[in-house]
Amino acid sequence: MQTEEEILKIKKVKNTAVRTVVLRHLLSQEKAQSLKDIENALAYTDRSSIFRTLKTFEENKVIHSIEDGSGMTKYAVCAKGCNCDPKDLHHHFYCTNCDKTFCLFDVPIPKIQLPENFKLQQANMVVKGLCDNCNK
Amino acid sequence: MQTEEEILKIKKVKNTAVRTVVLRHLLSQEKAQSLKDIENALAYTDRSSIFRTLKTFEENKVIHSIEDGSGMTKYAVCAKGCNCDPKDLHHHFYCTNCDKTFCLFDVPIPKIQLPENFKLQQANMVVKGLCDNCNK
DNA sequence: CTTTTACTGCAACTCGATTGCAAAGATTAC
DNA sequence: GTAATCTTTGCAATCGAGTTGCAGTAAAAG
Repeated sequence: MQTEEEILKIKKVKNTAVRTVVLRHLLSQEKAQSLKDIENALAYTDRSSIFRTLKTFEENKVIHSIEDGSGMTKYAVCAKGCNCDPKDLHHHFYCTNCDKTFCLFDVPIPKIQLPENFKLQQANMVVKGLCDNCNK
Repeated sequence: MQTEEEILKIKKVKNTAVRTVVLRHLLSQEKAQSLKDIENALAYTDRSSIFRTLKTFEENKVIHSIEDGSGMTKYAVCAKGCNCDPKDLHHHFYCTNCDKTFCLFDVPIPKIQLPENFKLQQANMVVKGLCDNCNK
């Protein structure tokens, strides 16, 4: 496991206090985190600082963003070797009743054939419906 | 081609002035429309009336909503026989540079195998990147 | 015709995301 | 080492899509 400092060094992002705690929090969580999640976890760090930190991380491929159907963009640390390609990701299921998000590891990511000269940056499938608990 | 009145009758939605013009506008457009698009097109109809009309239409399967990566929910009239199933839909490509959305008719919708007792309501894949014009 | 229910328009509000600005901190030039 | 410059941070304010409360109007039911 790499430390926050090592990751930032590799990704050529200057280390600062805010960046360290944001990255540490993301690393410590199993699930992708929204800006609000991070804000709540880091009570003494300003929202806009976290926001700008996330943008910086994303630009430098320290993290990638996910739209999981909840309406809030979520962020997760890129795995080693992650190119933020669709193949590196998985889909999400959002329960419209209880607002929980589930990771769908079993649904294959389709091959995406884009028109000529289009460049793929990210792909994201959100499936919505009712989870087992709400589907009664 | 069905008239607005016929569609509303079939879907058992009471016909009103606002509903007619909103549906007429949606039918007249090639691309899915956002609330804002509709608001701009119908200068004298209130935003919240359009909003509630869209909700009513969606509940009664007159239209379905689409998340195309632009950040705004878009709406399109259901085709005849549309069950709003994933198979009835297509994916979208959102250009992060020029903010245009393209329909991806050629990308197959994957079979979605949900966990036991989960109920699918909608599925939506958004692909982001650069369109041919911006990828230079 | 009267009562009840549904629809509409306006204004206000929510909430996530984003920005302007000034202060603080870090880096570079001299 | 100190001044000038650039970057990061915190605060407050703003944006914009979506949503709601409320009162007036229109339509349906009795």
